[in-house]
Amino acid sequence: MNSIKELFINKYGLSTENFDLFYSNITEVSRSKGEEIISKGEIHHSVYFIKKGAVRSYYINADGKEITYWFGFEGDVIASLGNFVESKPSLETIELLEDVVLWKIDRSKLLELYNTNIELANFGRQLAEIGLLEMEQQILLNQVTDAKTRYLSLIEKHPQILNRVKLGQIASYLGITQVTLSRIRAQK
Amino acid sequence: MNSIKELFINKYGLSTENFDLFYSNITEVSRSKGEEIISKGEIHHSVYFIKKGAVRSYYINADGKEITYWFGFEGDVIASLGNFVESKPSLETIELLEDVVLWKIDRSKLLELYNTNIELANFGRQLAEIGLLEMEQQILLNQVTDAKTRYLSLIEKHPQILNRVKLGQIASYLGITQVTLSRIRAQK
DNA sequence: CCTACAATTTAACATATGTAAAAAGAATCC
DNA sequence: GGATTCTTTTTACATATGTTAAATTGTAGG
Repeated sequence: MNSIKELFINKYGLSTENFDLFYSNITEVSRSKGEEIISKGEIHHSVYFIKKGAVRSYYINADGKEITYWFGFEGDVIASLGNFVESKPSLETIELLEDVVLWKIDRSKLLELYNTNIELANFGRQLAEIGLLEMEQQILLNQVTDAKTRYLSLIEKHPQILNRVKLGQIASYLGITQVTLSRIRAQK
Repeated sequence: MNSIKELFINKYGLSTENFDLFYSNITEVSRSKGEEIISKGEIHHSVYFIKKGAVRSYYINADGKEITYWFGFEGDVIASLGNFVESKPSLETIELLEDVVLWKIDRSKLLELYNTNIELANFGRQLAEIGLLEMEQQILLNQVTDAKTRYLSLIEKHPQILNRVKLGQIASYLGITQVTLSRIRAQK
């Protein structure tokens, strides 16, 4: 049926029963390439799971340039963390790189589930902990390795990324200019 | 009594009753400056909370250099995430920068509490979510701002850090050499 | 197939950062 | 308090990256 369902059940140890409870609060929505699912400066009341498609999260720096700092693909969670954790307006914008299918759930409904169902509370905990581990690895990677290595490891992790994401966005994700990325690509 | 206790109760909404349950599984331990609390390549079975003192987490890169990528102070959690989340040997070493007092709890005991007490499960969830938010902000900061701005924001966030941490470690945390950090410090 | 526009690469130059080594400044120990 | 060791700054030079602009390549629409 659904690869996210399997993911949730196998990776986070959800029982079928509690997956069904979770899923009964989900609305499946389709959105088109180019739309913004979360916008800077706003408060959002939903959390999303990517069923199909690719997204990016970007921040606008002091010079007005868009800095991409996250790519999301199938199975990933989309939320404005500042929104979700501290109820503050979003600093980031999340833009759809392709047509996507999302699972949408109300933030308040999700919190209600967390507070009433211990298995779902631990599902949410593991979701956050796995996110932590991934972010830590990204911080480490950014600090330990140079842009060329990070570029190679990015395309190794997401072989399709070159077809799905523009090089300028990849360059800002790597913390370099597009010119430097071109030089790296020309090397080997 | 204890500032961490207040932190746990106020920030994470723990009831006194469940804080006591949590605390009854804590062992308070003192360790000396220079010791390693978590060592690269090993499996660790404990999670720690810093009651007093400062620590750093570092990784050894391909050239054998220590790259500091996290500083921990009072109230922070110490765990090898790879250990905790995926039961893999630790990639990082966590070293004590000062004499510290820690709250120590067994990983298996903590998981047992999470799986039997819904309030503690949500405490753990929030612990991870707040960590996520902090890591996201660090990733953003690293990507959006230059080393000078990051240095200034680091000493603004932790005014005591210059007295507690060596400049070479701060430089590696900022992703620059100590020479460049000296140049930055000489500027203004 | 041609045109117009968007994305990517290349070039030339200025600037910032790294490297290695020396100098200066602090801290520690007897 | 003097010598030793560790930490930080400074210097000189090589290299890598940023900036701006032009050239090239790729893509979509008629």
